[in-house]
Parts: sequence; C-alpha cells; structure tokens
Amino acid sequence: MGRGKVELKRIENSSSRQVTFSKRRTGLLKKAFELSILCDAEVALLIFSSTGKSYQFASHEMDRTIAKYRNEVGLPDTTNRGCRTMEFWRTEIHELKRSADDLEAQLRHLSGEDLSKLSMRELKQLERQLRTGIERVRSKKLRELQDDDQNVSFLSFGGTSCS
Amino acid sequence: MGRGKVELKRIENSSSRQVTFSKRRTGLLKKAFELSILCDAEVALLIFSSTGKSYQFASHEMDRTIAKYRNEVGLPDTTNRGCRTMEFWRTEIHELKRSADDLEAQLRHLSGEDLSKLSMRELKQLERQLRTGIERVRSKKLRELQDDDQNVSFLSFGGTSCS
DNA sequence: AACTATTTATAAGA
DNA sequence: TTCTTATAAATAGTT
Repeated sequence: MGRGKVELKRIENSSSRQVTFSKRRTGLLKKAFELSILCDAEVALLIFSSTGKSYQFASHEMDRTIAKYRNEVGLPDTTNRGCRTMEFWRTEIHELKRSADDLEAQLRHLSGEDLSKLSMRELKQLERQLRTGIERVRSKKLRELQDDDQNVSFLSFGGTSCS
Repeated sequence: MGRGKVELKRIENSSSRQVTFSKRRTGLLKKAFELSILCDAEVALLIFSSTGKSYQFASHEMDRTIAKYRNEVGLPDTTNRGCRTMEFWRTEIHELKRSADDLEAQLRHLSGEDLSKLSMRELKQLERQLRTGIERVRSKKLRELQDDDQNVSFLSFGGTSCS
C-alpha cells in the first residue's frame, strides 16, 4: 500500500527498513487491538526490532495468554512450573461457558426461538441464512435421491437382464 | 475498510463476528509475517477465538521469543499453590471445547454446510427444523412491520390533523 | 513528521 | 466458504 508495490524480502536500505518497521509495527499493533475488540478474541503480540527493542500488545494478561498457548501446545508453562492458579482455570472455564451460551443463542435463533431482541436487520440476515441453509439441505437431499435412483436403475437393469 | 465504517466495539451479531474474525485473523497473521520479513524483526503472535480455538505465528522459535519477552519484562514468577488438580482442569477445558465444537457443527448444519455425513433421515429432520425456523422468523418480521405501519399511521394521522 | 498516490484490507452482499 | 465490489485504511515514496 503506497506509491509502489514492495517485494516481500528484507529491505536492504537500513533507514528505509527502520521507517517501514516503525509504520508497520504501529499498524500491526493497531490491528491486533481491533481484532481483540471487534471479535472478542484474546490476542498477544510480541515484536522485537532487529536492534533488540521490544514492543508488545496483549488484550488480556500476557502471561495468561502465553499460558494458554503452552497449554495448547502441551508444554509445561515455565512461568509457574506447569501450575496455574485456580483463578486462571476459573476464568478460562467461565469464558468457554460464555461462548457456549453464545453458540446456544445462535442455535435458538436459527430455530426461530428467542427472536424478541433481534433488530429488523438481524431478522433479515437470519432469514437469508435460513433460506441458504434450507436450499443447501434440499439440494443435498435431491442429490441423495438421484444417487438412489441410479442404484435402483442399475439394479432393475440387472434384474431385467436376468428375467 | 469495506463497504462501511465499523465502530470499534464488539460485533454483536455472532455470525458477522465470526466472519470478521476469520478475515481479520488472516490479515493480521499476514502482516505479522510481512513485518518479520521486510524489517528483519522477531515477531510472535498468539490468537484465541472466543470459542477457544488457537492460531499463532512466530517468525522465530516461539519459546525463544517468549523467553525474550520474559527477560525484558523481568520474571515476576508468581507463586504457585493448589496445582495438583491441573490434569482435572485440563480435562474440564477439553470437554468444554469439545462441546463447543459440537455446537459449532450443529450451527454449520443449520447453515447447510458440512452435510456430507448426514443420513436422509437426518436431512429430513434438518429441513423440518429449518422450515419451522424460517416460518417463525417471517412471522416475527411481519409483526414488526405491522407495528411500524401502526406507528406510521399514527404519525400521519397526527400530521394530517395538524395541516 | 506530513503528505498523497497507490496498494491493500475488508464489510457487505451474492 | 469463497467470490465480488465498493470503500475504508494502511502505507511507500516524497517533501
């Protein structure tokens, strides 16, 4: 984005590299922040310049996010020697439950329940989504039936040749 | 960037939020990668969706970058008690994630995706569910519109009486 | 650090 | 999910 396209490789000119680093670092941090807010995500970003200066962003407690990562990867967390406080787990579970609630609300909406809080815009979107869904289910059904027909044709052809 | 400006706050509509998460996550990972290449920087990025799914990028060894961070910040290494039940919590979280995955699968089915493993019986059931849902959404929409009409009638009656 | 011409990212819709 | 398109945002090169 800018006056010219840039090849994806280390910028050789040191001062250009420095300037680009500064601009893009800012942009990246901003976008990490936006993602965490808009999408309710947990984001941690660590940046070290080639000269060793450090910059970071964490939507939640940095250590917590790192702990989650270690947990995910299956490695023991070196911060706490593999142990975490009760609070960490409590929060983790609470958040997962919250998102499950969210998913359940979506399911209710798609079943046409609990619509009272939805705006007209959301209702329209929901209807579109349902239309699409039903469309796809129908065409899948049709395909299945056609496959069955083919089987039947094949079988009765065999039968005919035998009689 | 897009057809409209977006307010910087949690996107309420859950499926829009998911779509935005998917797009922006991709963008963010890409930019993290580009920064590391163009500017010869060390970058680590951890992202967790609200449903607990994890995504990451590391230009170098992730642990190395995290270690650098810890070194930078100074190791505040909090004490750790009550960590014997770690396995219990791990399992607990694993199960919650599994049930979230389940819910997500159901949602995909209702959106007509991922139908390949469903039997004809299940497809029929799904179609019925979708029919019911769309019916309910439509009647809700209708009621809303009728309410609007009433408001409009009321307003124009008022207007008329004033002119 | 500011300025813009351009490129990129992405929101909304299909 | 993936594509398309209109628009918003980021940023490369310049001053």
